[in-house]
Amino acid sequence: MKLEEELQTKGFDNEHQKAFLNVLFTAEWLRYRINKWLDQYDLTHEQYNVMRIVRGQHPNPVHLKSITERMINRYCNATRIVDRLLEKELMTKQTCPSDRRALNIKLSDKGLQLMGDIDAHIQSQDMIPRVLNEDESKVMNDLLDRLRDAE
Amino acid sequence: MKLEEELQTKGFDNEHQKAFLNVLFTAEWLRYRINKWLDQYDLTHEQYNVMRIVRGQHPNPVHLKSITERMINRYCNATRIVDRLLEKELMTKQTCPSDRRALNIKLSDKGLQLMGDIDAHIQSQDMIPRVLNEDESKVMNDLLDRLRDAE
DNA sequence: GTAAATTAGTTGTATGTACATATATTTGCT
DNA sequence: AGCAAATATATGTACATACAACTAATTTAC
Repeated sequence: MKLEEELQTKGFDNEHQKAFLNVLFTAEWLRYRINKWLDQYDLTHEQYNVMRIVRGQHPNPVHLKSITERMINRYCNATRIVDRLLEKELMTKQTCPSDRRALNIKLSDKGLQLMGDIDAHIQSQDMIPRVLNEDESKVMNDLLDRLRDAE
Repeated sequence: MKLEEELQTKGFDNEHQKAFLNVLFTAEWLRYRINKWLDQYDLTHEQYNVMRIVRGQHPNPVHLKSITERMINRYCNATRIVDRLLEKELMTKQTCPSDRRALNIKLSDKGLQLMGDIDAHIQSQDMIPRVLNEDESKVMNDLLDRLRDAE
């Protein structure tokens, strides 16, 4: 559906103005869908994102610092998101022996298995349906990458 | 900058997978910029968005219900966002005489003037720089509109 | 004409976002 | 060695997001 209909507005002054509202709106739409899908695993999209970052280095530990650097939102509070994953025993934390300020974060066996389950499920049933083909996705990626080059 | 560099990952399996992370990431980037810009007016982007919706009907009042329907995020709590705008005296509220369940929301003189100031400022100094031209913006809008057609 | 269903809005709780400030540890300088 | 600056993380507060449960007013259905 066109954004004008979604937001019940009468139209936009120009495509540029529409584009940035469209990115915000589409992201909310996506985020909502992803959260809904992840509900069955009792994870939020940021928690899942952190799990993926940590698994990326498995079996090596990751410092909290580098989790922050790879998150979608840089102003998030990695401490608190990791806290919730620790409570669910999906991760383990340990003070880094070579730098006692830093924290070594790793997936627990439970966390590793959960990620495996999710992988299998995602492949059999796309979390985000493929309405755009690879070429179209590429065009969109290039435009989004450029949009962020402002300044 | 390409998303791979921003997130310090080694690449994505395909453009489709990259595309949805890209929309989420770009939206956070945009939202952050907009919030930063609006800081000078002591508004958040959702507060500004509600102000715009209410001004759209000025001088007619708007029901809280229709504010919710036009917001970027449908699960937001319009009550609380409007509450903050009422505290700042940028809006007025009144029980609707013809349906006492509903609330009539209007901009106050102060609110109207603030929006005027912001308009003037936005035109002289783009809140979001124009890196994409109108044709490119249109391509992106069409792709985003289609992306949301999933299901 | 009244009970049941619907609608509009409010309130509460958990999580996330944005940012300022605090604490502990390490590094660099002299 | 001694101390200032830098770094990694934690904590506190305000606002936003997600959703469930609640109150009050209005429609509808009989």
